[in-house]
Amino acid sequence: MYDHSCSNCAMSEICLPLGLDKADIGRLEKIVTTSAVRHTGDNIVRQGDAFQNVYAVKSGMTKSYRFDDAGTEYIHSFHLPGELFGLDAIYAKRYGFTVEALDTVVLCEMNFEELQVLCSHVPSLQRQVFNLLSRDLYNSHVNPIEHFDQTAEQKLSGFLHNLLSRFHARGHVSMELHLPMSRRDIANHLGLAPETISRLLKRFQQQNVIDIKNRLVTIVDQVKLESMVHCHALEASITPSEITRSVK
Amino acid sequence: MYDHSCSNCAMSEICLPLGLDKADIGRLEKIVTTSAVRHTGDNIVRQGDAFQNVYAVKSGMTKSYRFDDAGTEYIHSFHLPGELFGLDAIYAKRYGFTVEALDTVVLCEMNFEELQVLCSHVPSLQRQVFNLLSRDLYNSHVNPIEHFDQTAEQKLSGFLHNLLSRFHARGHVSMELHLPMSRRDIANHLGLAPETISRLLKRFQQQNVIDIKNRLVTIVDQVKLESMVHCHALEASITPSEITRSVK
DNA sequence: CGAGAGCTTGAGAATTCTCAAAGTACGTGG
DNA sequence: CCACGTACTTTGAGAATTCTCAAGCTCTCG
Repeated sequence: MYDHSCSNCAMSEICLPLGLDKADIGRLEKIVTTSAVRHTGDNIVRQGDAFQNVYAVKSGMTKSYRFDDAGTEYIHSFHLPGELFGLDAIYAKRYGFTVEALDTVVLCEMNFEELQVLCSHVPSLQRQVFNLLSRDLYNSHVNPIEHFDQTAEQKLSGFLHNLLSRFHARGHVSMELHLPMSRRDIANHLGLAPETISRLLKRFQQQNVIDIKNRLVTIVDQVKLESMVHCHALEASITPSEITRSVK
Repeated sequence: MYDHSCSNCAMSEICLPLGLDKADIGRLEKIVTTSAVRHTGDNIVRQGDAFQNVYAVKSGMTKSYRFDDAGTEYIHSFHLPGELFGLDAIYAKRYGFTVEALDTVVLCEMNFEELQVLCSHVPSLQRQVFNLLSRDLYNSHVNPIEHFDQTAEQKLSGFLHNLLSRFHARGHVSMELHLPMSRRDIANHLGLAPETISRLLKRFQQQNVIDIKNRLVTIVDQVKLESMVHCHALEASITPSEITRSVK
């Protein structure tokens, strides 16, 4: 399963990693509630609820989704250990997404109003919150781009590559990805049909890029996976349709 | 063309609309350079340049785009009068996108470092910057969703509807949209082929939803346009393929 | 007025979707 | 501990949308 070692660190290190002095860290820790545990299917926040807290995932995984005016569901993102959610609700004062635990999740919870007051007394904390907001903004500007790429192959390979990068960025080294969400969730998130996800995962396995055991995906050939994200690199090699044919 | 009336307001009203007292507004105005004018094709910032300023568009329109590692171009957004750009570069310390003037553009320019210092002395300004960051984050989480919707019709109708809303939000009342960008730009932005944009615009016109005169689009039936964004509403009416057939 | 970029239109090709059905995994209750 | 039901996943075949390529047209700007 997951590496739960980070549940031993001070939550301030997870939530707001920064060189604050001890007094400031103490003040910060006062406004942080640690060790909120949620289980599969639990809602952490709900779309439309009044905004109050910002959250960091300490272990486990969550998904955030919303229903638009026409009642269509959109799965916007999955949150991994070390990642924050809720910052997009500061302005609207309501959560725009329901965030649900996909497995057993440990959270750290911060009251944003108190955080904001603390920021106005601690300039380096203010800077850090600006940075966190900007980082999220940068990521949603640059990464969603992957999902436009074009082909379903690029979307799914980009998705797997992105998840692996994020795990590795948090110090994990394994090539195993446990995906607690359903194929339907992945499909919705990428704007594809669930059947397409099934077929692609199968093909990736046949191409020796990944290994699938239900919801456990092992990255076998990271280089090949990366080359699939930017399709140009595949020109000289076998095309998807050729693979399909040779398999038949 | 555009309504240039807002170039007469204090730039602080455009950039950071908020109830600051006069002294604070004076300090804010000191860090704002007004009336930077750029012309069609000029780059305002370039992808990879060191981050320094945050910008607000006072009149005209800009597009922001980036090239990924494989050299593929992605047009991320178009900025309308009253809108900000550059906030996503705070964390990375470099601009992630090149921002280019699509016509004659008047800008207001703020040094972010100075803004940040001022924020730590003026709590209400700090709040305002948090709000602006969060608003952008919310918009990129909620709106890009439109682009996943599914059909090309939904993407393009969503794009037109979104532009119209943003113009109206800034006090414009006209149903005319001057689109200074090329069909290719729109296509790239929506992840479609330029030919598809042509064909769809033509069909929208035949359905009496819009009127096209080169790059000037007039929204004829806003209600019908909105219903196209959420495709379900069209079930009872004519389907796209029926239209195409009847036209032939 | 002419050149070039941008736009439109057509026809065929390719990817992805939809619908349908069979297979598999997991949790509950006997 | 096993059986069953439900939800999830996989697989297949045909349908639909969108893309690609190609050619002609139009607008703009020098």
